[in-house]
Amino acid sequence: MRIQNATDPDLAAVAALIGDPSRAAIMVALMDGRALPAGELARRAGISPQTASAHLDRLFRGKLLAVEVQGRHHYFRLHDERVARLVEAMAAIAPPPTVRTPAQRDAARTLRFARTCYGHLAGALGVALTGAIRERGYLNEADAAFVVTAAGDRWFRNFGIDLDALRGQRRPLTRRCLDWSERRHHLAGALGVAIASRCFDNGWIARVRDSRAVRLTDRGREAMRREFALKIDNLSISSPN
Amino acid sequence: MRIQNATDPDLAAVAALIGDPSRAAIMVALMDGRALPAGELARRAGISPQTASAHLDRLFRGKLLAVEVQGRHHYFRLHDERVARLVEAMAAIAPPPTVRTPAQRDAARTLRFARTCYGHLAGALGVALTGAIRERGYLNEADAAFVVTAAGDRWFRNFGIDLDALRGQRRPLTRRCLDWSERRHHLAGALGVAIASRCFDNGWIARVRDSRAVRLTDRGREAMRREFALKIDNLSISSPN
DNA sequence: ATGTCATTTCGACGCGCGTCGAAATAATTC
DNA sequence: GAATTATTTCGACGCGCGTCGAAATGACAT
Repeated sequence: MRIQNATDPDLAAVAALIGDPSRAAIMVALMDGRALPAGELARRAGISPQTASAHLDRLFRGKLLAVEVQGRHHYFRLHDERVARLVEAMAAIAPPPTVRTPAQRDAARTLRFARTCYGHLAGALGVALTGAIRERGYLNEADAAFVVTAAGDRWFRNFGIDLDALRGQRRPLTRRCLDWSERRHHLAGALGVAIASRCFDNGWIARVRDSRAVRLTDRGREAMRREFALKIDNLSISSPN
Repeated sequence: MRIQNATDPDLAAVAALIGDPSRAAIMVALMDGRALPAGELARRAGISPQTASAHLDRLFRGKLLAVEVQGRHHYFRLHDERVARLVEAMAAIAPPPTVRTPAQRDAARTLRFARTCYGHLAGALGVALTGAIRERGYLNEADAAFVVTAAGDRWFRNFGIDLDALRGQRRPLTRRCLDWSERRHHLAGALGVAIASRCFDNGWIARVRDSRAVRLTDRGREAMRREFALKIDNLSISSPN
């Protein structure tokens, strides 16, 4: 059928935008919430700048991306949190990556270990950290949400997070995000972003260049053991239970 | 690019399935969680049975749909709750329906007023009912989730809902679902489905044939006023505040 | 058995769209 | 002003895929 039924939202319009492999690669590259210039996105998607330009224009007009022009650079990012959630939901049921080369295997491992997802920590480290925080009684999982406990309230403040400021934001303090590589939930929302920020500030984690992946620094490894009883060896994590 | 990067899930594979208007129409028709036969889905999507057959096969192999064969009928439904959430997330940012004919306008109104969404109530009625339940102190919105209060615990039991049985299920007791027509959250999850069921059983609401839409019966209108202080006139709802 | 109904398979058509080369525009640098 | 870099516009190519007609398969009824 050509014309849509006109009683329901036009799902196909949105889905078709992400349904092209090149555009999907662009969305994935922006999944961590940062803004990237058009040329960089072309490189990541493995297409020419002209082709990327056309794709970015369509994604922008479809309201999936926002653009910020700085001189001759055009920085694109996911339009809003609803788009991020759509990408999350899609990643949760999409076919897992199929490794082809040894280099890809390493890259995939690094990405599964730790990465950022719309500003918060994801991957094995994100899930483990969420688990450790829950184990220590700072966070409860009630129904389909994470709730900060009284003990958590004190601990997060001591960790340098201003919970009151976070609660004042429009976005929720906590959110569950389904981790596509671990197939379990990790902590997202304003608190998740604040925790990731503190980890960056403390020098516990650092971005891997040209990637959404994050690596644990030596100081970070030590901190994870000290603060959360997480023993991390290379890319494998073991917790006490 | 032809080959995917192989470090990330294959978003395009999933998105391309929903990216075709006919397949999107099929997904929308199944959005309420019921199972429909192939022929009916062809009719709803406005395509021939052969074409629908090909589409349904692709959606099935892509794990977006599940199929149940009963004699010569093939009943299709959304594969699981993750798919339902993907469709929800997509509907929340998809272009709203554009009305073309007077008949479509009526159908759109009916659908916006009340419908089922993976088993629970959605539309203006779903949002209003959720609001009323919160107003009466049976439900709290904490962080990004709904929590049943002690008063709610009593009231839901009195309403004929076995909360303990619902808590034992794998799916969450409560869930927020973003209503695409109201652009606000309504109550979903096991409790949301149970409430809708009670409303059907009580004869308060009834399905509109050949549609996901739901209409309020006379008894239902009376009950909404009596139980929830919701004054409903034709398709417009007014609450005390 | 025969006819009907639901669904699938096969084959062929046609168009939409992702692709890149070439060139234009625009901002930055020297 | 000239050279470099980032991005866009235009044009043309080619292939993937959604479409339906025709026919086959399979289940049910009488």
